Amino acid sequence: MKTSPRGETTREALLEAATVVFAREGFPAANLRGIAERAGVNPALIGYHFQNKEGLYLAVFTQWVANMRACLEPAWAVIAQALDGPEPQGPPETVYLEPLLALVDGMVAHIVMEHPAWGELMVREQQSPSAAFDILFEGIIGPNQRALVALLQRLRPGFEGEKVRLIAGMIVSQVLVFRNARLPLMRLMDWAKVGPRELDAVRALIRRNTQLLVLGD
Amino acid sequence: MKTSPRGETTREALLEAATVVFAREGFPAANLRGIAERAGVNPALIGYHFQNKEGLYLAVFTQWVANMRACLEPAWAVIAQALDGPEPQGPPETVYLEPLLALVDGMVAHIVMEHPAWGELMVREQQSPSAAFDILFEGIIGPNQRALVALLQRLRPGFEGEKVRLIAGMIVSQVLVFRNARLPLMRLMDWAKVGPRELDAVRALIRRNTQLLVLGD
DNA sequence: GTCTATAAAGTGATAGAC
DNA sequence: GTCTATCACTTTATAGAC
Repeated sequence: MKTSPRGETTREALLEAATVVFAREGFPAANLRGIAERAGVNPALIGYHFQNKEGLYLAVFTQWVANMRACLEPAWAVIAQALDGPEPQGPPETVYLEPLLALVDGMVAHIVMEHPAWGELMVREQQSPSAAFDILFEGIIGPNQRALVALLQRLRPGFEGEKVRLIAGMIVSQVLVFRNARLPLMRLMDWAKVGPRELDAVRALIRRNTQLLVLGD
Repeated sequence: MKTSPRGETTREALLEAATVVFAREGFPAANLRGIAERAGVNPALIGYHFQNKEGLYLAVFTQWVANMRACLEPAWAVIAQALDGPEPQGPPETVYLEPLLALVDGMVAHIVMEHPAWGELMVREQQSPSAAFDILFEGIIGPNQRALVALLQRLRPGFEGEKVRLIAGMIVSQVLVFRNARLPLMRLMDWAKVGPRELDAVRALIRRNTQLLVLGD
């Protein structure tokens, strides 16, 4: 945790290398020698900077959550304002639908285009949760779920809570499939990568779907 | 591959134990001694029956694909008949929508209720594909994608191919989320498990969503 | 802060008796 | 078909010189 210039460089190089290797290999298979080699530092320095393998792993997630929160917090703020703000102007379909679509757009942009390593780490943690999963849930997943459900409840006050939460899950699933089942999906689409053109197509369709799911009876 | 009664029992015990352990730990972390212990047999027998660790792993997938195909093939047959059969009676919305909903219902029943181990194995293979992924894709994912896309193309002949395939992916994503992101979803729903009541709620909502996604403009 | 060297504890695989 | 015993190898972690 020292901040002397040399040590900080080492620390960051190790974090970057660990992100890639843990994502590609998973925690048990990841090799500390390989991480150190990729970072261009000596393996023993992992023990010095992060205590042990698990310490390095958790540090990767802590850094990622901070990064992702910085991107999502603006959208959450807009939603909180729409929910708690003064008297809403106009019908719910316009007051709450736009913040909802903005949130979904943000998720699409980040999840579809983000460095694949992040998605792989998230999937692995959902598969075999460790302490890192709590870091993810408390920092990102939970707040995002709460914002989404609150918006949907305002949009469809007639729906019972369970139906609203399930719809929220299904909306998110359309975005998550790009990280959770990227390989079969890319084969289905016959895409080699998701570039700007593909991103536009995805965003447009998910916007359409979200409106259908929210406004359908 | 012998079929003498004693050896066959050992083989099946090893496959069952390997399914659970590979799913929980992943291929690299799974321990052959642990698998043998759980199966109640001697570790050396893994080499005798499956050659090596990889042979055991692939055998798990081969067995699973055979099992799953047995469940899905009836639905695929109904769809093939609707697609290739004689003159369709009535509008596409009735001729093709019912087979589509039947297929989705089947996926829901299997994926939501199946032994969690299968889903975990599938996710892991999508994350770091090995030869087992091809077994999965050729045996299950590919045929299922083709059936779904063919139906959607008939239902919405006006949509371009890319849009149809993307809609197909989004329909599937709603089912897959129950294996790909089960943990956050269960927390969102505040469900401890997916019993008959929860399954009904899921099936009903996914039917609703599928119709909205297919019939929406 | 960084390095070398090595300890300590696994791992998958197999030879050979039964 | 099954078991015991063991080999060859890799892994994480750390002690101690610089």
